[in-house]
Amino acid sequence: MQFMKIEDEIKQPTFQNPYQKVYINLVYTAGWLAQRQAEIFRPYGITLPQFNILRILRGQHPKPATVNLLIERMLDKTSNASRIVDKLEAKALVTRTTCPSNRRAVDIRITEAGLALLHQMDETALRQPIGLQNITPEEAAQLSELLDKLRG
Amino acid sequence: MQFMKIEDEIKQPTFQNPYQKVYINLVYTAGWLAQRQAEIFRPYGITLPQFNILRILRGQHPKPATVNLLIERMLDKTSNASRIVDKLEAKALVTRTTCPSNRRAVDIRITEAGLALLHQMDETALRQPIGLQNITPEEAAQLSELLDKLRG
DNA sequence: TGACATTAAATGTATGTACATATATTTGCA
DNA sequence: TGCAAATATATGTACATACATTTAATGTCA
Repeated sequence: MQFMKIEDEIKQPTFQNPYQKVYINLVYTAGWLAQRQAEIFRPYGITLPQFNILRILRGQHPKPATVNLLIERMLDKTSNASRIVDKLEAKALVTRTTCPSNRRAVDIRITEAGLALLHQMDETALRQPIGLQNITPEEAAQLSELLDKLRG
Repeated sequence: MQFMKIEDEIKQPTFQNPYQKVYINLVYTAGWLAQRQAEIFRPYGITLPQFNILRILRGQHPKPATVNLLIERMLDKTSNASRIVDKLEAKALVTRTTCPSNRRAVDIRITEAGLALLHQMDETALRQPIGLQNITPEEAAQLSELLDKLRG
């Protein structure tokens, strides 16, 4: 076996049952992926949540998006989109203007600089796989199926 | 099919390839598990990282542990054990004393209150599965294997 | 021995999550 | 019409991660 089993990674030789093991394995693997992801993003000065919001805004472009729309489309729906937009605005990657037809809402738009950054990332960072080159497409599909089933 | 596929959960009908899909599925599922975990822990006033450190300290008890040992044993090795110990100390669940044989190091010990809390959680919160009742033990083992393989 | 590197832990700063609350605007209905 | 409920966003607080820097103690070796 050429890869590190979870027992070795966390130096815990046994688990009470396969459920406890897969739980720890999932948490560990997600953290492992997040760390690799962060490394790829670091040179570009944005984080994964910021990238995800930029991608949604590019999808809407040139139409604006509201915070509500961002929350709907985000992976983690409970996160705080408003403050992530703060960061993107500070870097001039997005603009915020009051929505004319509903002054409670805010129109958020990706700027040219934001589009250029995404384009640059498309060409470089996102070309490389995120660390999933060790499994076959079939195994990836099987893994997805098991995860879906796990969540009920 | 009685469960929600990831496509439905995040309302994205298609993915570029099974790798992108399994990546998003992993991140999503780990977040889903973390949220369920947090709900179970909330009544006890501690978080998952705090719980993990308490468990390590119980494993050492009555011997002390140093911050270094905690970092080694923790799931996420880059996290900040020192500050998590701060929180546990504030709740009087652990004590900190300078290590007599190496005054750079700090001896951290679980208190009686800490042991009592863990014992109470053993009897209640940890009896219930964390949300993994939807897969069989065999599927759990298969999932663990795929995750190990994914990390290379 | 004494300067310098190493080690152990703590701290500073930026970012993000989770949850509650605040503020402003709009909607709905008595 | 006017007032309460709902909506859209922002803000406050606690906690955690990530990474760099600081402080103190210990090792090392010329």
